[in-house]
Amino acid sequence: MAITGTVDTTGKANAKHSGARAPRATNDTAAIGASGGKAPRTARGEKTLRKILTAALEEFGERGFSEASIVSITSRAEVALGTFYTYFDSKEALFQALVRDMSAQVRDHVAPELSGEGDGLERERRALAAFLRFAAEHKHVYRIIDEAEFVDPEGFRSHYETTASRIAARLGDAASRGELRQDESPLAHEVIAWALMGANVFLGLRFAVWGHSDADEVAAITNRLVRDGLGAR
Amino acid sequence: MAITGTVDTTGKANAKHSGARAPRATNDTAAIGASGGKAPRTARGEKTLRKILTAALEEFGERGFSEASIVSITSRAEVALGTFYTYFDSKEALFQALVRDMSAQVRDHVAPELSGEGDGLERERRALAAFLRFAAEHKHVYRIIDEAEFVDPEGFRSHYETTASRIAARLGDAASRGELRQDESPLAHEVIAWALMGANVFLGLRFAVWGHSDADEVAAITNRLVRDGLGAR
DNA sequence: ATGAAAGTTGAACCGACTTTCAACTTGGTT
DNA sequence: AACCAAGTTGAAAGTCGGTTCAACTTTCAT
Repeated sequence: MAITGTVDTTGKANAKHSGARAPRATNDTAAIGASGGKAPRTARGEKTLRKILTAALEEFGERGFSEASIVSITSRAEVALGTFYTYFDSKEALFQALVRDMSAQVRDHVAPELSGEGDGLERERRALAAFLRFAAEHKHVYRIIDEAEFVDPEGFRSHYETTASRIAARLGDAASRGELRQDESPLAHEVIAWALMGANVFLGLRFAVWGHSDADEVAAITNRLVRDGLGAR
Repeated sequence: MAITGTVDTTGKANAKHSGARAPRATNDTAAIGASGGKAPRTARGEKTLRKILTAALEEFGERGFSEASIVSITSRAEVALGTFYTYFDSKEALFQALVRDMSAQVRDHVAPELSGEGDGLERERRALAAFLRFAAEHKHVYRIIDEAEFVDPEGFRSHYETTASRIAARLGDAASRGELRQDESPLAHEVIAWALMGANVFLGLRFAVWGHSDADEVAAITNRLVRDGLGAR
């Protein structure tokens, strides 16, 4: 069951008896808690942690990192101030946990569009549309990842580097299937991946977070640009 | 004479006797001080303000807004703590002033490439290369504009909205000259402008701020993408 | 049923930072 | 030479919020 529609902390996924777990999804609450010996060991604890995470997402999303306060977060979560420190070592640690989680959320939300019908570029079009819809519905996520540049640089960098790598890999696949024109330079795929990613992020900011344009229309225009370029004839 | 190679506070530009001034550049120190009655009225004051701005650029650039402290800024500038409040109402006001200035710096640095030889897309290529070189040399500027999203949202938004508008206008011009394929939708130019801007920003982050790739090579790859697209044949 | 482990509570501590201000210095003008 | 507006100084006030902790409650395995 997802928290506030965003923090996905499916309790059962990590229950004592569960055998298999998703390969690399870190959706369980236990994994979200501070890396120290801070993971909840009880159903009650897990519920509390989940409340704190939900509250934190709202608080950081609305007020930003430095304006946000632990008092306000615990108050939103309806737990005592001290309870916070049962699960996290510091305000920063909480933020980092949230960044990791948000990064996974974005990936998981967009991933389904990347398999299925159409050539590589068509799938990128659908992925962008999905991303824009996700951004419009979860503006908090956007703000948190952006602010990670200053609060959790490691997390920020890692989010974008892995995202870019995935895009580059998909481009490589599409190219090997002959769906793309050939790129000579070894730099090319990486440069293009970062260019596409940057475009997507800014489109999300402008047309999903700040304004509300039709995701499919924006994605279509962008895809035409990516596929055919702007050059005459 | 530019401060630290970035904050351009050419004193003489605003001297009492100067007649003409650049149309819309806000390069003079007087204009940078807090809007209140805080502008320096003396050569000595102007020098002090300049020292504070230089120090602030370094401090914010290295430590980020919340880590940065007025004590540290005034100490870098070698002035007393209280002197700061002769020129700015608050830490935020200082940051805002810096954001406005950095925004102008970026524009002024890239602008020259946007006139001159070549078609519209070729000029955009040169502009991107210039931007990448500027970003590599002034990483502080990057960080400050990025952090403005949280510290000075107005300034942030205004920076990117005006930048996007300029790009869109240039696209319109190029299209009217027949250099671009025609776009039907009224949304198209704005969407494309934001996509290009986002691409440029992320390329700057990755290949100028984080890494040091050859600006011309990165710009060339990107330009090929923008001109011809990725689609096969 | 019971005891130990896990979780909860919130008052108080603590350090850090912004901002103020009244005394002092500087330098240009008359 | 003396005046005064502009600028400078730094100690201290004031605020604010993160973090700690010892007492208390709940849960759950035995």
